[in-house]
Amino acid sequence: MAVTIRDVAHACGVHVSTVSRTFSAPHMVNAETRTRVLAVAERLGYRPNRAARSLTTGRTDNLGLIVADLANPFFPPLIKAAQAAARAQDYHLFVADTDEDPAKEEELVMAFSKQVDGIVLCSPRSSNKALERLVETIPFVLVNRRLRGVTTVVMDVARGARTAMEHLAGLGHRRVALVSGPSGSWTSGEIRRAVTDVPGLETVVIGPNAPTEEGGVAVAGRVAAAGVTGVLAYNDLVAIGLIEGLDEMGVAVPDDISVIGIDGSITGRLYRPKLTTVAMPTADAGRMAVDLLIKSMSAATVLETHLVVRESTAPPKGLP
Amino acid sequence: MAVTIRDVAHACGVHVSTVSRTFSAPHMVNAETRTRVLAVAERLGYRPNRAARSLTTGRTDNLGLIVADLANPFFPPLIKAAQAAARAQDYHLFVADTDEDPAKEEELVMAFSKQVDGIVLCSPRSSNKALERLVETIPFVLVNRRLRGVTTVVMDVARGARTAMEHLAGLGHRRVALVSGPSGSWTSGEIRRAVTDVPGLETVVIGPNAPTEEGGVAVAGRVAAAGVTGVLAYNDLVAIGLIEGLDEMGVAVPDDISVIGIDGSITGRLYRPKLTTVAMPTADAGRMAVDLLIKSMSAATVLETHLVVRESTAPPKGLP
DNA sequence: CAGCTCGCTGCAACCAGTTGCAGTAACGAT
DNA sequence: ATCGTTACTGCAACTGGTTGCAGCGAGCTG
Repeated sequence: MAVTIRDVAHACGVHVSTVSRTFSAPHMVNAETRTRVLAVAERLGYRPNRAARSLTTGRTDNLGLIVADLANPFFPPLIKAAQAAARAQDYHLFVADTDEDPAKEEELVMAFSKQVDGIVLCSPRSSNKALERLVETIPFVLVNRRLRGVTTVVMDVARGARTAMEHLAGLGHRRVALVSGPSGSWTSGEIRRAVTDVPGLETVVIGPNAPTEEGGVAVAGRVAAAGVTGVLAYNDLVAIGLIEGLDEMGVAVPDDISVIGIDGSITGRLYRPKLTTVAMPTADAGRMAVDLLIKSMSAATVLETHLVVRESTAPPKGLP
Repeated sequence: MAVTIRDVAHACGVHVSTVSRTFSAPHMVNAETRTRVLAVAERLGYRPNRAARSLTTGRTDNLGLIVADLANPFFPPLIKAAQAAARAQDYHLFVADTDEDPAKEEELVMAFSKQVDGIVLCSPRSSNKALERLVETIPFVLVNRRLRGVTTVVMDVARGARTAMEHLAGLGHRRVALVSGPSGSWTSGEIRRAVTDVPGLETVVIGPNAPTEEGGVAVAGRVAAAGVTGVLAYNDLVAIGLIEGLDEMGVAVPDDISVIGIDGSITGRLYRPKLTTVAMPTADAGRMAVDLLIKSMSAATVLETHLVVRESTAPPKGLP
């Protein structure tokens, strides 16, 4: 068995509570005792057992981050920023991937729920109803999904999408397509609502569609057949897949059809053609989500009191 | 407070141990009792506390996966395969990222060590000495690093690198460069050893160098100045960074200098030029690492016995 | 009918820490 | 000398499950 707090206590001739305090409340124990305990702990190779600690304290000092697809280049910068933010506040971040499957989303939240203090769920695919159930079990921050009463970080994709469409209109396009995302995606709905009534532009919606490169390739035929001269794709990955698919069909981009992506995750300078896109501040989103999560967890502990002056107090007698 | 096993037991009129067993050893409890307990547990919203469970059992049913850089496209396929393999055997996989920092590697192993049953460490940057200390604390599988007495999954990058160099020689190149990886990388050493004595080829080594796109851009000047006509880069990311950097200097690839990458992670069909590379079976590596880890954890528990027939047994008397 | 096994359930110890409370010694103030 | 305070340390209960052991009826065997 591993070396426990009792082994250390015994080897030091002190009580377990003293050892416990040298680690969790160092100021409460005599400096001399503390150094002795630390020395013995070091010598014995003692490591606090986090399971036992979290059993009594109810805290784990871990956070969970759930994303739809690790292989989508949109996520890594977000994850890295979130991890840095967590570490800056002495939390560890565990990452998991749902493979775009709402069922796994729920399963992962359940699996996480007892081993982390809070969860950041990015681009959820579950229904609002399912999410409402989940968010009750543990502190939650959603990214790219708006939900009543839940802390969220959303990017103003609607504005960006509309600007993109206006850009197409400005170039002289009159009939364009929107390749929408997976059906559970809030972002996809936002985009769709935002681009349906751009002046001077007729928009056909193609989808729902898988938010991957393959999804883009697969949808190329329908785009080519739609009689459009411009396309706004759900994300960059779909956009480049679409360009590949069109290319294979002999349709040139941008000569025959213009393509715009969303999210700015494809940064490679060697891509041809260089992708026009709606950039998103993904790293900021990751960092803010974690900061908000940590803030929301501690917020509940500090409730302010205030003095209510009624009629039971007065200046002492004898004063003017 | 959350609903505990005791609440369920009380509401059912059974003892806590019965409730415990309905979850962890269902076959030991009467079918009728079991359904009653499950119904009440469902109604009360009971969720087993994993911290408490792991305290007694010593198991967590979690595995940890540590990678150097999530944003390197080499890793996501490996991670996803590992996650699938873990889930197939009822484990959850937690992922963390070290930012290429050996110190964080050690820190993460420590943080993980009490919350997971085993760790897969990919492309470690720590020294062998540091790793030897770490692997003693918990079941371990290393990917892309060979270490005495530790289960490892390595890809035969040496062979691939040599083949790549022979390819350059075959094209008529006589003086080439190797852009090596970060100093802690085992793979980088393997590559270097493998390519120093290719017949008919003079090889200059440039590096150590950051294994990122920026690292590739940054090294372009030294490559251009080395008087070589071909380059083998530590990985695909460095290769494309290098091509970008050369491009900015007016050096054309492959017209002026040929570039080969390693790992095959850059799959985009739109890259120009399409990158010649040494492909690696990353998904297989992820899957196998997890399978080996799980096997190594259970191996110690099942030791076979066998009958040794000596002289203390014989057929009963009276038989022919 | 005694003696058995068998299936199920309860009892209580145990995992490795944390923490409220009480006790003690040293010290300064009255 | 007495009292109160301060700084530390020990005691023991507690967290939420798991599990070896014992008890207890029911059914089976001889």
